[in-house]
Amino acid sequence: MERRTAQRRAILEVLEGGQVFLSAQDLHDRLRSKRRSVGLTTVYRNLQSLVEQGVVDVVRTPVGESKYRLCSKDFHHHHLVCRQCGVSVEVESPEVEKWASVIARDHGFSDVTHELELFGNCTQCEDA
Amino acid sequence: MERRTAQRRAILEVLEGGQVFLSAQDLHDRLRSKRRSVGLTTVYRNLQSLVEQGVVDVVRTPVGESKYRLCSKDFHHHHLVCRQCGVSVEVESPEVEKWASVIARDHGFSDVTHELELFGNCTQCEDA
DNA sequence: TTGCAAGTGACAACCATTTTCAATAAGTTC
DNA sequence: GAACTTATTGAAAATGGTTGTCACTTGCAA
Repeated sequence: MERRTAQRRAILEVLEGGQVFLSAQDLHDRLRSKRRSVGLTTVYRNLQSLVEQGVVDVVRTPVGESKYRLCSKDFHHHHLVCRQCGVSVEVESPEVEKWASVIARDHGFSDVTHELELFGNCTQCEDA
Repeated sequence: MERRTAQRRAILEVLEGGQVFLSAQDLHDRLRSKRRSVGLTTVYRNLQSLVEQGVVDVVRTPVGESKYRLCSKDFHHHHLVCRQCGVSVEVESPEVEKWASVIARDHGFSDVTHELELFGNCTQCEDA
């Protein structure tokens, strides 16, 4: 059963702040600086369940850490993420989806999924 | 300077075996079972330098581990990888590349790269 | 108010990868 | 070949993100 706890609320509150990808650690830090400290373990657990519920998106950065943000689109999409600050845009691409399924069929692979993320520097960070 | 060592040769020999993505650990195991044991650290170091040389491709699986294989194409491409056995096909997609650069420009992001991998089950594994 | 399962969090455990550093060996140079 | 320089190796320890453990707390239904 899903209970409404203070921690979960605090976490969601931070996530609602903006369309920025944050690592679990980032989130933990922000919570502490807002005097709403939540255990790191709890942060991880809640993020995980939010991901399962489809409320939060994850990307694995090239460095290998997971970053999270609320997702506004409830259908399949990808992200263009700023390498520096984490700001992101949700993007979609019917042509990529189509291409992927054709490739899958051509090679006889079944149950094919794909991971696609774009990384770059946003105008803000580029200027700085 | 690049020296030709027995270890490096042994590693390449295993990689030349097929178009299968192997983790550093997999490689280490295969070497040991062939009685050509190479330290795990050395495996990592060689894989890393092979990647830098563009001789080997890497994919990060959804689970978060890196897998390696020799690449035959020397230009930008992606992979369709079997989740079970690691067999893979190198694929390319001009349309995806084009799409990515348009998205990048539209949002004012610079120096945009993308990560795209397809995961599925190959016919072999599907039948088994 | 009570009971109890869901949730929390400090800490330990994991696990892939990297660093450290002393020992080894490739490829000169004499 | 012998001596030498320096890249390379590898065992062990360190790192760092993430997950497991378990006693304690708390939401909430009865």
